[in-house]
Amino acid sequence: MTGNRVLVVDDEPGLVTALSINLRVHGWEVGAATDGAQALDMAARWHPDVVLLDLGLPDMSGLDVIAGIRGWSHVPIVVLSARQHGEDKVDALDAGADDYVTKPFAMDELLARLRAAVRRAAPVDAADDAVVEAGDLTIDLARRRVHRSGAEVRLSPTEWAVLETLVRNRGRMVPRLQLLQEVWGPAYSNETGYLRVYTAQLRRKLEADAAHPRHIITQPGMGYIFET
Amino acid sequence: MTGNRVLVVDDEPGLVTALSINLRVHGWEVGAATDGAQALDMAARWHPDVVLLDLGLPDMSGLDVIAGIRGWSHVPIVVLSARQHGEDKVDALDAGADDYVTKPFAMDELLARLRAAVRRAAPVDAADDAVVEAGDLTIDLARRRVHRSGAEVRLSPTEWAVLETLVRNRGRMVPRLQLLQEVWGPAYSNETGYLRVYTAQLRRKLEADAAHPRHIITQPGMGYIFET
DNA sequence: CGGGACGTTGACGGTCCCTTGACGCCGTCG
DNA sequence: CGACGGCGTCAAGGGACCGTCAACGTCCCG
Repeated sequence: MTGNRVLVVDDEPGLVTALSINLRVHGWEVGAATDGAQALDMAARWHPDVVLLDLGLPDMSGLDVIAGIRGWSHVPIVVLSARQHGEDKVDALDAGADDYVTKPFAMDELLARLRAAVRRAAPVDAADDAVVEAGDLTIDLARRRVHRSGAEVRLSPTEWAVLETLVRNRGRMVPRLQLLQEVWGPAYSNETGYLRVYTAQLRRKLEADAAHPRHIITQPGMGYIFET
Repeated sequence: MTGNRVLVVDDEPGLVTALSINLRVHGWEVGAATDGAQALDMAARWHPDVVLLDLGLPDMSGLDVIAGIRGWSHVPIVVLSARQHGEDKVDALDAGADDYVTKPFAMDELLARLRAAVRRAAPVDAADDAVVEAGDLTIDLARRRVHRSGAEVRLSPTEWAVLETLVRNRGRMVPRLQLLQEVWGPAYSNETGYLRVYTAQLRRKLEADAAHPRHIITQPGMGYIFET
């Protein structure tokens, strides 16, 4: 029901390990990054439900990491910092962070803030039904399963990511840029070839007549749209 | 652009006054309540963009206030509390609060957290469709779709960009220069021929009688106007 | 070690769209 | 009355985009 993937970003391996153990005990799936570049890469590829970010990173400013993620994603970001005072808080929140926790912190407060951050973000995504029907297609967004005329259709992770993005925005056009960024990450904004390949594969698996699709519709020059 | 109504709930009149002055200086419209019942009443009647809530109220628990608001509204709630430690934070966040600030607090941090809370909430509300009706035309600005007498009309990217600019300024004249710059960019300020071509195409697709348009009206020598 | 699934590229043909120019209409002004 | 400018219309060419196919490398699992 609740999202459970947290990306921990901290340059101190000991703290990352300690946090990971604690978070896993409380049911989180944990991913880790020790510098800003890794963090951006993980955020793009792994799609965490919340990012726990230490501002003191070796390779780039924490604010740049926030900006780098906010450029294409609305995933909640909880900032973790040793500095008790100063304008860090203000800057981080204004840069797009969702919450701020100062070291030292109580574990249960951190957990509560993570839960709150995920819960706040939830309504945006979870507003739609878990199961979407479209003609002879049945798409279960929660279970990540697709059935066509009752038979299960096997989708690769990328195929599913493309379909999920389209289905969550069903009835409305999804711009190419948004699709690329949500599935492949912000560095792939120009790889329109990917979209051609994967829409074709999805049509082959899901459409009765791939040459005349009824669900995955191209809006030339703009993007794609999923029709129920 | 940003929401600007904040409801301040605190039983201490002096603090309410001080906060109100500070918030007003920074552009907020401020409403005040000094107990839980007032707070719930104000929240329901006044529809603030964010609630700043002190947990220590005379008549009811702060958690009940949170629950009372959460029962019907997703307005962001920032909790304000004197207690530095304890489980207050955890309880408040789990009850549905969005953020937590402890006294004493820095004014600029509070302002940043309020801004962050409002910004987070914005997408949920802004997701409502801007659908414009004009005669037999239905233009869905969010979904990027146009229907005429119920049938979908296919528009090219440039056609859509022109129409969108006109519709977003419906009822107002859009100068040629603005139209050219918003659709083609600032380097195309003299390409008035483009406008002639695309207004003609749009009329052919959208108007019942392209020779006597009822929606896309020319203002000779100046620009175009979209009439509903 | 072998095989399959998957992601990534590149090539190619077909289609659609943007751009451009020419032309006619109409109102205005000299 | 004729010239002129603004506007609408049309058509054509060239380029961008899209769908399709195939090949390659990688990773994982048997």
